[in-house]
Amino acid sequence: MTLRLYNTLSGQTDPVEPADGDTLRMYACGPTVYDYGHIGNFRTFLQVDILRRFLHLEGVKVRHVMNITDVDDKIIRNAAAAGVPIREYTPKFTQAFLDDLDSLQIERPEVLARATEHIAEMVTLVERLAAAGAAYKTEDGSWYFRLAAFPEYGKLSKKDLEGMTDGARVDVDEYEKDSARDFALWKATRPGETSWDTAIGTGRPGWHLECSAMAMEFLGESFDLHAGGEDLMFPHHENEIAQSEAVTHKPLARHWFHVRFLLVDGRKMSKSEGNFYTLRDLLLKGYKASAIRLALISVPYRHQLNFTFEGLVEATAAIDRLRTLVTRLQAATLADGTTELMQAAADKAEAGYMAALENDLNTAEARAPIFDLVRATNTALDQGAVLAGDRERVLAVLAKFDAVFAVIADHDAQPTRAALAWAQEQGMTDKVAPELLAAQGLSDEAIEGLIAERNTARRQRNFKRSDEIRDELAAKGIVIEDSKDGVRWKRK
RNA sequence: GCACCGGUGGCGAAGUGGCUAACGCGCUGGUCUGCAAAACCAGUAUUCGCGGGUUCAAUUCCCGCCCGGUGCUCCA
Repeated sequence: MTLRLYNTLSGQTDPVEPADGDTLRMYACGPTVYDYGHIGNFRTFLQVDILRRFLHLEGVKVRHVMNITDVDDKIIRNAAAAGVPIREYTPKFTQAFLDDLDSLQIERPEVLARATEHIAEMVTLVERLAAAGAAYKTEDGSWYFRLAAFPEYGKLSKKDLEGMTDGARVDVDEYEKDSARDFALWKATRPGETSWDTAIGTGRPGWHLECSAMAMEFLGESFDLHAGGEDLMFPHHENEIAQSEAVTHKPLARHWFHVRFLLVDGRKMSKSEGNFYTLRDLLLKGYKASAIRLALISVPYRHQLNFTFEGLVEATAAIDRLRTLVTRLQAATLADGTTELMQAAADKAEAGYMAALENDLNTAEARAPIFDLVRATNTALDQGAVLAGDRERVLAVLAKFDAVFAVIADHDAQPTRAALAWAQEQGMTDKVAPELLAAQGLSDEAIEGLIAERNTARRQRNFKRSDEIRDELAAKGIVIEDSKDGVRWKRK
């Protein structure tokens, strides 16, 4: 069995396999580092993470390249507003992006390519395009791509350029382009603006050029898969194809993977709507990184995802259910051996899970058999019908689930702590949920101490005192569960 | 305006031309518990936006309509 994914280019679901039979080469458009990433950005990066993690689970090696756009109009504007050169402005946001990836358990790509470190390759590409008659320079020193030189333009987004006449909403007034739809490869800069002196003149690269040049530099002229958000399909990816294929005459990527948009409360996220959230905003409201991850990956990539706070609460509860079972299994005292019932339940769950992901990464469908197994295991544990070999088998299936979903293993403390430290540094502790501050002030040792005191009180049947302690901890977001195997506690 | 996607229980969300329409959350009742929590059991859509058509049979295919979203411009 191999993974089958919807391919925007072919318009159908195609098998995804490395062309060289060994390593899948993929390029994913990364962030423009002009601000903190918002959850819409991370939905895309998370879905790409699901893809690469599932490929790994199936034993496929991956060479994943992601660009960091550290020069563009917005960066120049924001840096100017902050009164610093862009090379001093972008590192902070690049680091914030990488930290956010870690918080969400998103695996780092094999290659992170910063645009400003690959100007030479971009210049070479413009020269090759010019030699092929597909690029021209205008009087102000900018370079444009000549769409007329690439008749296949529009094959990815299935746009019919015949129907798109020059003019109307296209910015014809801009410069002396041959055709209004020709797009910028290289932008001439005004004095004082960030620029590079190169063989094709002084200026800076256009955004589309950057991805083409770096993708081919690291992955070759033709590679397996190109990923990005749906909004990038046109014009960004279409332009990448044009810029690359006009000189190589080979398909840039065989497979195009597009992640659909995230909506917030049914609308597009935007600052003016007041429904705009960064990862840090949510962490500071007290939501766990794992819950944010699960909420953003549980809807398959091909569907729009409607993000809500109810969804985060749901994800939190679902993760608790998974984690509680793992804890319960690990703590249980079990006799050796296996049972037919549990082994069959585990086999069925694993098969259903893998089949769902192989089918176009259907994460929603993949969850179902896992939760079926959770219920079956809990039921069997209640009846004392689980043996040690069953435990190993169930934990192995859950590990396979977590190899892709990455929400059971608990890494939630660090992102929350880091977000709090960041909020303090930025002087925005007023944005932090009060329970979060209270819980953070309570060390594990202090909690264990109170639980020990409560246990003593319970043994003496002093339930008034034991309930007092439980209430006190609950007010600080600490939940206590009494079980036959002892007292469990967790931070809510 | 043109194009594309979607409308499934209280919420989120799968899925299929015919099997009891997954799964998660929530809610109600029960078991367990000193009480809770966790866990389990039962209940919670006679029905899949509306109208028509094809078919022995449609939530699933076709047509029309209504509603929501997205793209066509910087954007994950």
